[in-house]
Amino acid sequence: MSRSTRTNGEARVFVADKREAILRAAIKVFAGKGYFNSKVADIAKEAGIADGTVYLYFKSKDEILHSFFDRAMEDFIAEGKKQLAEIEGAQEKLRRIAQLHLERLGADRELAIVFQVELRGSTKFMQEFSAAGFGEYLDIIRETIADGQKQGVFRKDLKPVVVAKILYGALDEMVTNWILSQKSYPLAPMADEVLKVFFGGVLQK
Amino acid sequence: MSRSTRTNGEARVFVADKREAILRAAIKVFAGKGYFNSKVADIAKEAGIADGTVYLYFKSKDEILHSFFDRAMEDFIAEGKKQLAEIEGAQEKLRRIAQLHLERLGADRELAIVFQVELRGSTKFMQEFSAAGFGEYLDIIRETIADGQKQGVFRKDLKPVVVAKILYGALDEMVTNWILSQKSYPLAPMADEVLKVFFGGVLQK
DNA sequence: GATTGGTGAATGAATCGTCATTCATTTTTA
DNA sequence: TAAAAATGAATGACGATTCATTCACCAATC
Repeated sequence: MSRSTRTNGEARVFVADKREAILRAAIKVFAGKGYFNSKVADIAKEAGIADGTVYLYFKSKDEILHSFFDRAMEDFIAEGKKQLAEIEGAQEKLRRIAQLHLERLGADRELAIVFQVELRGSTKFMQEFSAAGFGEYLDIIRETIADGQKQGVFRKDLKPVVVAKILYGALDEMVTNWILSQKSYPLAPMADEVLKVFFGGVLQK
Repeated sequence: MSRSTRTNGEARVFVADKREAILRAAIKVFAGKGYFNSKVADIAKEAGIADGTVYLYFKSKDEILHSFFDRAMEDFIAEGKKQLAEIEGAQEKLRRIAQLHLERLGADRELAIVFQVELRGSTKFMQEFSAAGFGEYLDIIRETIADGQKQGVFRKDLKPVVVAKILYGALDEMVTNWILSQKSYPLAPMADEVLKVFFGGVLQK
C-alpha cells in the first residue's frame, strides 16, 4: 500500500495515523450504508489497505464503532467542560452548550450521521452508552439547570432532569433533521432558535 | 402449530390474525435484539410457526419491518387527526398531540423500542420515512403552531417549522429515555412537564 | 557500496459460520 | 379427495475473521 514508514522516528506517528485513517474511513462507510450493511472490506478499500490490515488495528468490526463513540464523546465532553469553566451564569452556560453541540456535529456531517443514526440503531449500544458518555452529558446540562434555579434565573417548578432532556431532545432533533435534509444549511445558528423557545416559551405574553 | 382455522367465516379472520401474530412476534424479537441481530427463525419460533410460514405472509424480513412502520404510523396519524378535529384552540391541540404521542408509545414498550431504535437505525428507513409518515406528523404540529400564531396565542417571532421540531424532539427524547430506563414509570404524564417548558419557557419572570 | 538475514507490518485468498429464502413433501381443511 | 396451508430441511450467498505468505526496511557484515 501507500507509503508507510520512512525513518525510525516517523514510524510511530504513522501507526497512530493509520488507526486514525481506518476510523475515518469507517465513519465514511458507516455514514453511507449503515453499520450492518457495511463490510469490513468496504472500510479497508476506503482506507486504501488490505482487508486483513484492519485487524492489526482493531479487534473486530464492532470495536471500530466502539472506538469511534468513545473517542468522539470523550472529546466532546472534555471540550464542553473546558469552555463552560470560562463562563458565568447558568443561562450563558446553556447557550454555550447548545452552540457547541450544534457546531460540533454541524462541522462534520459524516460523523454526525454515524452519531445520530448508528448510536441509536442498537439498544445494546444505547444502554452501554447511556451509562457512560451520554449520561454524563445529560448530567452536565441538568446541573447547570439546577444551578440556574438556585441562582433564581430559572423557574423552580420544573424538574431539572426533565428540563435537561427537553433541551437535549430539541437539539438532537435539529441535528437529525439536518442530516436527513436534502438542502444544506448551517446547523449551528439553530441553537439560538432553540434557546428562544427554551428560555422564553412559545406563548404570547 | 396452533389452531388456525375452524369454519368458513373464521378462516379469513384468522388469516389476518396470523399476519398480525407474526408482526407482533417480530416486534417482540426486534425489540429484544434489534433488527439485524434477529433471525427470521426467531420470529417464527416466537409466533409458534415454521420458518417457511413467515414467507406466506411477508415477502421478506425487510417487509415485516416496513409493514410495521407503515401501519403504526398510519394508525397514529389517523387517531391524531380524529382527536384534533374535536378540539378548539392551538394550545389545547398541541397538548392533545403531546399526550397522544406519549400515551401511545407509553402503552406498548416493545412497539416503542422498535419505533425509537430501529426506525433511526437506518438512514435508508429514515429517508423514506421522512418523506412519508414522519413528515406528515411534523406538518400537523407545524400547522397547529402557525394557526396559534395567527390566533395570537403564540409568539410571532418564531419559525413554526423549528418550533415543531423542538416539540417533537423533546417528546421523542422522553420516549427514548423511558425505553432505556431501568426503572418503570408512566410515560404519559411527562407530556405536561414538557408543555410547561414549551409554552412558558424556563426563565423566571 | 553491496549483500544478507532478521523483524514486524501488510496482504488477500481461503475458511467457517451464519442466515434469508426456497420448495418438495406433509398436513389440514372443505 | 382436491385444494390450500404449513412445514422444515436444504440451498446458496454472503462476509467477518484468520493465517500462510510476501514485502519493506534496517543494520551488521563483507
